[in-house]
Amino acid sequence: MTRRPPTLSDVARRAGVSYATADRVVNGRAGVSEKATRSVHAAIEALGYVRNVAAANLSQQRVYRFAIVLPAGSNAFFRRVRDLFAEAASRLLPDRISLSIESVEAFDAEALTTRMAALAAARVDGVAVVASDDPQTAAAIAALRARDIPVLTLVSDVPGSQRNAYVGIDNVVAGRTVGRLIRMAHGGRKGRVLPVVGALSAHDHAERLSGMREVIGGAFEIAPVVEGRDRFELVETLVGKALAEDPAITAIYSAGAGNAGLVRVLDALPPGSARPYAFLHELVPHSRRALEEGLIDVIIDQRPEEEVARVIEYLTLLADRRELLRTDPIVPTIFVRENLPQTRADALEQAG
Amino acid sequence: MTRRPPTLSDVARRAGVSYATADRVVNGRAGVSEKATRSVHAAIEALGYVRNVAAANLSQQRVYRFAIVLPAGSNAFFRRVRDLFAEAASRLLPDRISLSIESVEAFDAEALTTRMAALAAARVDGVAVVASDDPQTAAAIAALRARDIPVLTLVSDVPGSQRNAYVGIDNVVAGRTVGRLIRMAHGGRKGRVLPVVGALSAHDHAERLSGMREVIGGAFEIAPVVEGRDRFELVETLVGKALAEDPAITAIYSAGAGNAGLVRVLDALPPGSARPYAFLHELVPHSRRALEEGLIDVIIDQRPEEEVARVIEYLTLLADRRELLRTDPIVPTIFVRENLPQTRADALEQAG
DNA sequence: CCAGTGCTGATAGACGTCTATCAAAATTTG
DNA sequence: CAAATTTTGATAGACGTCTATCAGCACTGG
Repeated sequence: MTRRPPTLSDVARRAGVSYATADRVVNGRAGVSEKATRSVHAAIEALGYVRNVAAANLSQQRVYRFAIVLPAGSNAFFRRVRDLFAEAASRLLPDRISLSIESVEAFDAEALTTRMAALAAARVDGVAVVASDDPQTAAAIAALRARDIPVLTLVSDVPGSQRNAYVGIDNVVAGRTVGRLIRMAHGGRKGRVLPVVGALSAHDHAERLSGMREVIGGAFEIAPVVEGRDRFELVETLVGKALAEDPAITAIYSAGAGNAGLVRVLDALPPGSARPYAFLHELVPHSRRALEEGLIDVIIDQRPEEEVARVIEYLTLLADRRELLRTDPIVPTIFVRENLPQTRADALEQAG
Repeated sequence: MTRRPPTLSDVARRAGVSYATADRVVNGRAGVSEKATRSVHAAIEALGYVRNVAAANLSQQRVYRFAIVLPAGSNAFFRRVRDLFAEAASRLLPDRISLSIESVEAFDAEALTTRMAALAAARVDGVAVVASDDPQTAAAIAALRARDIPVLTLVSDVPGSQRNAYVGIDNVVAGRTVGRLIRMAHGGRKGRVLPVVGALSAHDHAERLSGMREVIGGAFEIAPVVEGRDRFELVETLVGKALAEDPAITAIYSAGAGNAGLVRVLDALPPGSARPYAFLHELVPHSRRALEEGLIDVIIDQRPEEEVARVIEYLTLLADRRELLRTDPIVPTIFVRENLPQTRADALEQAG
């Protein structure tokens, strides 16, 4: 029925050369005539030979060692990312993949550079890093690549750098998506949108806002942007003030973090009053609860599960010197109250 | 630095038994005293031993042979599923996983049973099947399980059966999600929804409708359901007629297939007239185009990419007699014009 | 014709697991 | 206590690849 996949011995036999020569060809070692090289390649083609990666790794006792560098601190989103990587690490044990999950102070390019130099020295097989887009970081990435270590940027890209790929969403796309939903929620009527960001100087937040602006078009007014520093107390104060002073606001788009504060403001609104539509980023415990309780309307999520899976897929491929087939950005996912994924607790209850 | 993962020899040494005994324990062969069994298990625990699956498979020349049984015919959604499996098959070649993608006439329980019996006889390592929920199919699944062959139901579940897991969306959830979006699009105003299905007798379509009904609540009217047999000509005729006769319709929810016909009706509406909101299932070329052109508003997609990935993940785990960690349903994904994923053509252009 | 060079072939051992076999212990049974 | 049975140990060969070594061949240039 299913016949045995061809081995390199089969290839050698078919090419009329010895195993040693065939091996020299596939492993790119010197000392093979052009003629022999060609006939080996022809045999590979003809037999559809694919190297048995498992056997190859076994013979070299290969253990993939990947490093994941995440910002330190307690942001709910990165806690989730960290948890997902930790879970992946234990799942990947049988596949001889070891993930070292490291923390570096956010926005500290100096510390990040030091850490990445250490990883280069440790000769890891690949690195995924959440970095900000600055020249020093780009240089650190280049240093790793110079040592032939693959590098992925995660969540936030460093476009000019030599990273092999970016794993994350396109923030303009995310903003446009929110824009569309804002329009939909207003059903052709005019509206006034309150944008909330961490800081306007933050690349990603600004991109999200501009994407949103692009789509909502001229029928909408945009209130002065609230900069909440991603801190929930500040967000609470500023948004509370904005809503009180500007009763014309029909929708809030929070492009950054600190949304616990936003939710508190919404929760404290007098029951009878018209609640503005609210659009938030990232599915985390408190945003989920707010969506379930109807305090907010939509969560745009960058699917860290998928990001984690892709990071591992890409790093493994790159470590094997195989090609990345697709490197399209992650698509931002829209969650409403009804299509929330099961929580771990639900899943356990269902199973037990 | 990273030290060599423990092997079974290490376990044996630590347990104070021979390799042969340790091997007997881990492979559940008979003839080992309880005491030896216990000390081997203790050593496994202490060393954190995990069997090297690659080496194990190598030693047995193991090739995973999985069968994917899809409905024959030219439905755009299943064409997409088929393509995704075909692509996965070539990608999985180096991992010694062979997928045989088979077609069986849709709704033909007899043919399906025959095919599944053949798979049982061929002793495949796992089967994923798109089946309808009837006793004969359930029996065929049971027959496979009796031979210790894992079975997954795909896209459409057979709840009473002995399938190991279901990979697909919960259709009630999908319907509820659409309900929420319909409400959102109407922004608090009343509306009248035209439901379009293949047939009301189809489980999944009915579930989607009832989910939608649940959420939109009493403020909405529901027009008589159009049954379009999933055939685009019929859908075109019937929906065209319904819209012409019922100008109060503000939204269309098509829970089934044949949407090319629906799109043609919308495209043919006089330019000035108010177009009803339109909600469709499954991202396929023609629905994508309609969304890009603004003829429809939302596509609910069951992410066949994720389904395919899960099928392979689950089948591999089950074939290795490992446990399935999570078997939560796939979450239906909302696509609007702005968060459509890149097409293959886009990706190629970008790369080249 | 000899030395040097470039290419090729043969082969051995390692990786970790599985299967199998045989002999030697340890234990139970009569 | 001897016989039968159960348990254990030792070991060999296979899986497909990688690395390494060594010998032999066909050339080239002098």
